[in-house]
Amino acid sequence: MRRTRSQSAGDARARPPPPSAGQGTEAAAGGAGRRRASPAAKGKAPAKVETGSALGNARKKGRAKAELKDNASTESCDAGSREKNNVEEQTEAACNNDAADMDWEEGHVERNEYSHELGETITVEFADDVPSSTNKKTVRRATAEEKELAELVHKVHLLCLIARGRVVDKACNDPLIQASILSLVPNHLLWSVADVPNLRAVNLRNLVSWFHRTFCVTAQSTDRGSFVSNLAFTIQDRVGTAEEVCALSVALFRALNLTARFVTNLDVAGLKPDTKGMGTLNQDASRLCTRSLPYNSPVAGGNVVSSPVLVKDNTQDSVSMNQRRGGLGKSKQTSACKRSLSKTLSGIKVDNESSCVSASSQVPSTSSNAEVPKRKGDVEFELQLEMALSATAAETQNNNQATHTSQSIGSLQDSTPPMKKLRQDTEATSSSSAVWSRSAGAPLYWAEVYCSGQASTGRWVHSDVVNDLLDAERKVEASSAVCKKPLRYVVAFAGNGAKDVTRRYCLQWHRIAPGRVNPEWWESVLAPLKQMELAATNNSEDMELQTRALTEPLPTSQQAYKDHHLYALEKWLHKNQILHPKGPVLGFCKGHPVYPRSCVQTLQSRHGWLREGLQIRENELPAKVVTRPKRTFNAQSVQSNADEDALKPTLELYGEWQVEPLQLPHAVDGIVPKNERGQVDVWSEKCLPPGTVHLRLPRLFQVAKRLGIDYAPAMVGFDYRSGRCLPVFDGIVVCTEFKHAILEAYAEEEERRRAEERKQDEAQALSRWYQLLCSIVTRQRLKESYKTPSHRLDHEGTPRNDNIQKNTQSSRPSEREPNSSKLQTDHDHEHVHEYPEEDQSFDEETFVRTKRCPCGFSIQVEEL
DNA sequence: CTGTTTGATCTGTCTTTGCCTAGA
DNA sequence: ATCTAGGCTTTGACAGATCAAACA
Repeated sequence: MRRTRSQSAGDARARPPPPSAGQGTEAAAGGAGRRRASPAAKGKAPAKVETGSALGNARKKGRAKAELKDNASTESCDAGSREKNNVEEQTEAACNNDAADMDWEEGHVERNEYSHELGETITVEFADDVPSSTNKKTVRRATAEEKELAELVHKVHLLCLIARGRVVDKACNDPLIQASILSLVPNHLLWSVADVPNLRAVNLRNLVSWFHRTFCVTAQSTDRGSFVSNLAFTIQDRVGTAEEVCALSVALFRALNLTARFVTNLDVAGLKPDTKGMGTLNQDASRLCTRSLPYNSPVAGGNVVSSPVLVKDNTQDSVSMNQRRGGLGKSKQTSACKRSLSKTLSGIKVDNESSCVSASSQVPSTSSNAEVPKRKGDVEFELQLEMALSATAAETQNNNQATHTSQSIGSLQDSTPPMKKLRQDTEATSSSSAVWSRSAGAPLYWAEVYCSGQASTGRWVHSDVVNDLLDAERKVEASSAVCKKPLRYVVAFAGNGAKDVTRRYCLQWHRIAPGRVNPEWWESVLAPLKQMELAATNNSEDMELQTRALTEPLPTSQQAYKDHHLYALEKWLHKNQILHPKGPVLGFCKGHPVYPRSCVQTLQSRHGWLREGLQIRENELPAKVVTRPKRTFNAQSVQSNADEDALKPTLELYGEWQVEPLQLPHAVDGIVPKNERGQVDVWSEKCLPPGTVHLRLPRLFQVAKRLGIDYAPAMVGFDYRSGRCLPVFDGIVVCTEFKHAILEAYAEEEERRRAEERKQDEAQALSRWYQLLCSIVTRQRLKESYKTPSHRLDHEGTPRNDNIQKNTQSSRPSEREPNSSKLQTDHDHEHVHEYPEEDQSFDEETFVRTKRCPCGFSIQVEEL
């Protein structure tokens, strides 16, 4: 009966309550909204009803009233099934994914007395909301292990990307590549950059534009064996990835004797684990789509609108990405591609036509529709265009053809150079704050050229041939933000070395800081590379970068001041922090004064400073007093509520300016100063009383005791086991003058102890050898006794005491094989003395060897 | 669209000085 | 009888971090 009831309850928990359970139905109706679940309801449903002994152990998180009606249970279950189907329709995906690892909450049955007899009413009431799609959506948070893993992946990825950058940098130094790219450049473009000592950014303008017009950027990468080979093919085809085209620009600059670096925004895996699961897929899919959109989309903004550089779709890449991420995006994208193909093709036509029209109109105005903010329809159009291109590329799978297409489009657009040049020049030189189009993709690769004629002492000039941008470092951050690829690590490569130049491109450091790895690790990784980079460029911009780091503008949002590296708001100070001195005020944010971060001091308790070997100076008042959580007293002691506030324990905190080096009593006359427990608290070596030494050796106190030397056990900390706080002792503290004596005695004692141990070991070994030999003798004796012809074994007279047993199954061969010829002479049979190897088996666990005679007889021998 | 507030939930930190029993 | 080593047991409160949703 109990079993039956348990099953009913199980059914009830596996599906929403039946319609008869009014409360539950109401909850079902009300729980489907997208509103945040109430604290009581959130995560509490479905409730699990347990019976029998499990009831006692049920956790009391969920509450379920169980009144079970036996004759109604079938109906209830059917109704429940129907309702379950409804719910399943709504939350099919979630259910499918979560069914296996559903986190059932266990409830307890309030009504304990319920006999399960026929006719008794059994109703299940759920006090909680019914599972809905909203409630089932559990917010899974990353565990510490996942965080650690994500950090490791992040670090490894960083190292790989740095290695990649060095490969690219090395290829840029290849003489053949440099010569090849140089040979392509028209002579008249070289004049402007001939004067290297007085080079200015504007001198690079034409070169960058020419580069931008000449090379087509594709998202598709073809591996030709090595990066240098890739570059060679890029030169030949005039088509390459952004990385390759950018690398070629670096090679060209270097061929022209300019100091140039290959710069990349490392597109590294996140530092924090992604707990959104499928959300990532969508994000990435969208990112993938927008990234590979053509640059010359009609809605593309700013200075990229007329770019002849066509980004071809990376179909293979997309597919493989989608496959990796579960294939959902793939199927979705494919069907969408088919749907929109015809529309898109016409779109391309229109697009090209419009480009031509706009080009032929030759209006060098910047007030074109490119500046109009993107609308939803525009975004949709972009996506459709992208999908159509994907589909086309997938069908043809012909790189040459694609190249040809892109080139023809490129040449088509290249037919209007005067207009474009004019526009580009206008836009590049103007500091227009045009909104970066997401369709242009995040800038990931560019070059930096050192312009000696720029500024007073020269400076590095941003030069992006992919997007035809020059000296536009401020746009990088904005465009990266638009493309959801925020700057995190901008690294410049030169001379086989590397340098972090993120500061040059990042105005809002506090935004990217949380996504960057621990600075110490990063510095240590880059330290050797930085020197190589410095040697190659002979130029240190550290001052400039530091200046940028220290002159970050005040953020406008209060949130940004949380753990900001330069500024602080009093409201975001931690419990153990204080402003000291409280000033100067650098500005205001929403009425709150902004202080320099350097004014924020971290306070510690008296004990906290003690651990660092410091003590509070006399007459110092606590800088801050905070309430301290205290262990709950027993119920009787908390009777007077009036005194509660007065009794509330507090913690007095002191600042670094209030402490001084620890002054402990000196050891006098060989006596170690001890605390009231007769021990020395060794929080660190700084906490040792002067004139004493901490010896961390086991069993040392015995030696000290034997020698009559005063000592104190060294308490090094606490261990929490079995809910109790236990002191942990490690070694002893003795006066320094006894150190050598006690160590020598300890060495002697240890030697003596080891000798004793050795002696015991030898004795034990001897004993074991004796046992072994005895067993061998016994074995031999047994063997001899069975060897003698007079000692025959018959099937009835097995000498069990000698560990030899008859195999009962094979001991009656007459039953098994009555016609066996061998058995006819059974009574005359003498079992072979040397059992054939193939008829022996050995059980390694029991050390029992089983030997079988061809007649079927077997003996078991325990081997020692 | 961005920033702020609020609330929920999870994680990490802080707390800080046995008891009993077998065997020597 | 006394001493010693080792096994047993397995906190809990709170601040801060983080996230989502609502709202301005």
